[in-house]
Amino acid sequence: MRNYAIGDALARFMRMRGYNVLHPMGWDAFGLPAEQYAIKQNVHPRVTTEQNIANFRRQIQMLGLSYDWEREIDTTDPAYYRWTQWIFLQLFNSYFDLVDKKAKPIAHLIHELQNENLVVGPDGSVHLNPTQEGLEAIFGDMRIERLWRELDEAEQRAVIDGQRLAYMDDAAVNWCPGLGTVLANEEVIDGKSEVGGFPVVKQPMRQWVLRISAYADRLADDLAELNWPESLKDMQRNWIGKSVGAEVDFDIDPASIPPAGAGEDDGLTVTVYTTRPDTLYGATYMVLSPEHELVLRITSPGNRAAVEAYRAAVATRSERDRLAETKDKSGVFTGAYAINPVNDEKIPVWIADYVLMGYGTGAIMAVPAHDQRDFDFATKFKLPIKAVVMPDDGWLKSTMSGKWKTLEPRIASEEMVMSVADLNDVVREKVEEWSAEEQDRMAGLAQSGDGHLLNEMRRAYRNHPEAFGAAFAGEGIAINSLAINDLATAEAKERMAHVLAAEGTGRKAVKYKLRDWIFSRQRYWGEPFPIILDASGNPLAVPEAELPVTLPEMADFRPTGTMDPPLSKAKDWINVTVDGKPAVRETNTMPQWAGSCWYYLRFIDPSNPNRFVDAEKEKYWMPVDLYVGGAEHAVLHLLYARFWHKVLFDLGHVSSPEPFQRLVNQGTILGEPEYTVFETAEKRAVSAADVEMVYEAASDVAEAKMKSSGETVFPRRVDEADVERMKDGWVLKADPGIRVDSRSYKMSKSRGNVVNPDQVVGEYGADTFRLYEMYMGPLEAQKPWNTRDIVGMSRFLSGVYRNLVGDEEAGKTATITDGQIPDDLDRQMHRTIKKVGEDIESLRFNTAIAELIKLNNEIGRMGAEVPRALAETFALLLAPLAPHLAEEIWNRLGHGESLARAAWPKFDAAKLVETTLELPVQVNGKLRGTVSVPADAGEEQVLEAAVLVGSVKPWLEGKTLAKRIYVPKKLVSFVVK
RNA sequence: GCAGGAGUGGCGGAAUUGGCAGACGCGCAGGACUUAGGAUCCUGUACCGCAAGGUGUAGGGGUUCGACUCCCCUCUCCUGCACCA
Repeated sequence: MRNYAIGDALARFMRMRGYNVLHPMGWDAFGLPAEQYAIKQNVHPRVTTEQNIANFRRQIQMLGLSYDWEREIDTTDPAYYRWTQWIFLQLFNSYFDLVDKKAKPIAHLIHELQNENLVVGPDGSVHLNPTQEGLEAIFGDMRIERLWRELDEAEQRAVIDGQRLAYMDDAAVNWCPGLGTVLANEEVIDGKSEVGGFPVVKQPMRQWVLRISAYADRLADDLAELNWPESLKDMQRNWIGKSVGAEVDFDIDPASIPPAGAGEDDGLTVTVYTTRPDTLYGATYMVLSPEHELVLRITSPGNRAAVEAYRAAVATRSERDRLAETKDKSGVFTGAYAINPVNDEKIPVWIADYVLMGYGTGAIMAVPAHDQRDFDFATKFKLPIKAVVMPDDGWLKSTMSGKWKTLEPRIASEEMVMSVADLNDVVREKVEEWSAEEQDRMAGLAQSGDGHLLNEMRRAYRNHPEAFGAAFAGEGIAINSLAINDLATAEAKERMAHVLAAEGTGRKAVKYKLRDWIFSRQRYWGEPFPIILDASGNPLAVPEAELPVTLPEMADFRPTGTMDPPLSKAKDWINVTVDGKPAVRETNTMPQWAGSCWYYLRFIDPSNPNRFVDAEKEKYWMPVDLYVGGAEHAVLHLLYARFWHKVLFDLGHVSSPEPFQRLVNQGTILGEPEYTVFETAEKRAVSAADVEMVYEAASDVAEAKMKSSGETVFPRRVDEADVERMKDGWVLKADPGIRVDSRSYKMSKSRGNVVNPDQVVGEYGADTFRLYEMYMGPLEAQKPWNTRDIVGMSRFLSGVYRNLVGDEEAGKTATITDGQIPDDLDRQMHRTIKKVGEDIESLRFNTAIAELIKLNNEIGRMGAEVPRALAETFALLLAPLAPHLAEEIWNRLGHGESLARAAWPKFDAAKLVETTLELPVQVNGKLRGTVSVPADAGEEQVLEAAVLVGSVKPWLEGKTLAKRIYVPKKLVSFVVK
């Protein structure tokens, strides 16, 4: 509710300033939350959706929000989703041109293929025709690409369908049995569904997918120009996850793998992706993801059983279990060896679940000395660790110092002895014989930066990086790396890229974490796809003229319990005829986010039957000047909407490359603060200082345990009256030794701390409610609700009413005069006009309200008569924040017209100037008094007056005046000795 | 673990080119009006101290005539990401 109050206040303010304001409201009502609710209520989602919209609309109107209801839209209305489907067809009918880096119509792609500017690769990918590039001489004989005319119809079709921005794919998807649908990566948090928290498993399935990854670069780069919170931009950049590195080809040693079978190739190559090609010489083993396609082919007979068992174990483990075990590495050796292209070293090939199939190439070169994960793995499986980057001195010192300090002499590792042997010139003792004091002494020595010892440490690192107990992942100077020795990391990367390119064994590569957007949902309550599948399962677009494809009415809309969508039961709806041949409709529906990807455009022109938005109107209003929304949409709605918008922009349907110019996050409102005491099973209270929350692996369940004993303790809520504040925390009044936990929790039904706006508005009125929400503090911050505080705003408003209208209970009417505003009050009024205007503009509503309260208090002090000019100005200033009361005052002042369109008051800069200044006077930085001087007094005049101030004088007597400082119109400061 | 944000009275918060810390609201205390007050008005309210004065913006150090504000270290809380090679 808070964001609505904010948006409305700003909208009203801007209208009074003379702007055209588009301030609409709409309902994004398709999708899982709405459908889950309907299933729970056992009512058709259409019905529950309408009920919820009606209730929401009632609450919003109750608050007096100045929405333009003629622009109201509903994403579940066929007149709306007709255009959602239309935009889907735009995606379906376009592809991403890699040269121009933008979407273009698919017809253009076909044209380019027919003209043989483009050719088709063996995997169906599309490339520039090398013969057009004058490379025929080189590639002519061994051309692996094919020309368009060399493909049969089915192949042509597959190539085109594979290039669309909306395409069908068989990839492994996030199947959520609890919801009976597939989810997008963005909808899965910690291996569970964002909606409902159900487990999610990976499952191959044929799905509609949107090629958002093609836009990864532009989605990341264009963030720079947007006026959004940095944290939100970071979240999007992080999600897009761009990384620059290199791909390196490792040949598999043919002698180490089973001989090739029929139709199999002997010369196998595994390509790995790395961001640190400069560490290639330090690769001591290779790891493939367990799902990697070559795993079974390269596994030797002796290792087969172990490999298969491991693969099976990984496959059955849920995403969540896998995440829970990031500390403890697991994996098995395949028996195969790969050949490092830079030094022809043979390194063992392992499989391990810490390498994910979904990122990079699903295979890594492990450099244990310079990657902590590889280091952990190598340590566990006793694989070699080779240093190829020399760390900075600080790292060497603190790592070695830390290592020595925490050493337990009896179980000191072999490596440690070796490293000490290396440092022998300095350290003669054996590690085993060190006492605790000696450990401390050695740790201090390591930290001291002794030049000789430092040299020894460098030597030790070069030969025994494992002895330092941790990987060095930072940048440094390349060592033990023939081609790039002595180069700093950045240069070493460059140099290595050249070496690899020259050898043909590697190339620069850019990778993204962002995956394509899985767009099908096996649910009922969503937009049907405007797609028909022919007898071979090929997708055909429903002609634009036939849109919308309406959602069939179904009594049983529940998930089927299988992977078949509910729509598969609507037989009449499914079966259609195309060109006299039978075909079926796509039975998946679009996800929750589809409708909200473009609603801001429809608001501009909500009932246009001919276009999704009129082009002229779109140009006039877009982009959105201010978007007030929560950060929870950072990688969902806000990323998806930007993606759709960019596609529409590329295809020339909208005029701006970004939809939302300025965006602010409003903080959520938490429940009332709660106090919690922890007790043992025997109801003995323990201090919260001794309690920590322990999160069980693979679950969200937190248990409170005592730090000292490990005993489980239980929280119990205590009343505010039973606690008091001590110096460093809240304690029980009855037993001040017991600290209690004090915090506010998210509002939730289960916790029972939800505030019902209806009740608050019923008791205090809409204006008070709005004011309270805005007065709580900066809008970005999360704030606890505190019912006790509301009365302050209520008192303020009744004070305003008493001052400007009268006290009806006491039978007094305020007297409005035509007289002059007294000087003091006039100055205060102009100051308030200035401050309120500036504050609202920069969305600081809390301080704007504080300023109005001050002015009202002054008016109250003045007495019974209020000059009309002052009363009118006050009503206008109050109007954006508390519109109902402001309107009534305006009306009582004799205005027939609403003040919603009245002009915002202007302040007179001349009135702000003070004639006398009260300046603070400091002596040696301490405040000793104030001096009153005329505003136009010169420096010397002010300083002379300041010296004579009664409270200042004693501090100057008998001292030497060393310095006199006058900061104009701010303060006076004397330095004495 | 990594990244970002924050830490100011009993509570929500104000003050940022470095210049009177605690605006404004709540709460609390005292008083006025009142049959009554959970209405309204007035006064007070960071802490120690009778006072003079001293101390105070998470803790420690630094720069400065002067630091909530700038620099270094530490702690706590929030938010996001998390085996991303």
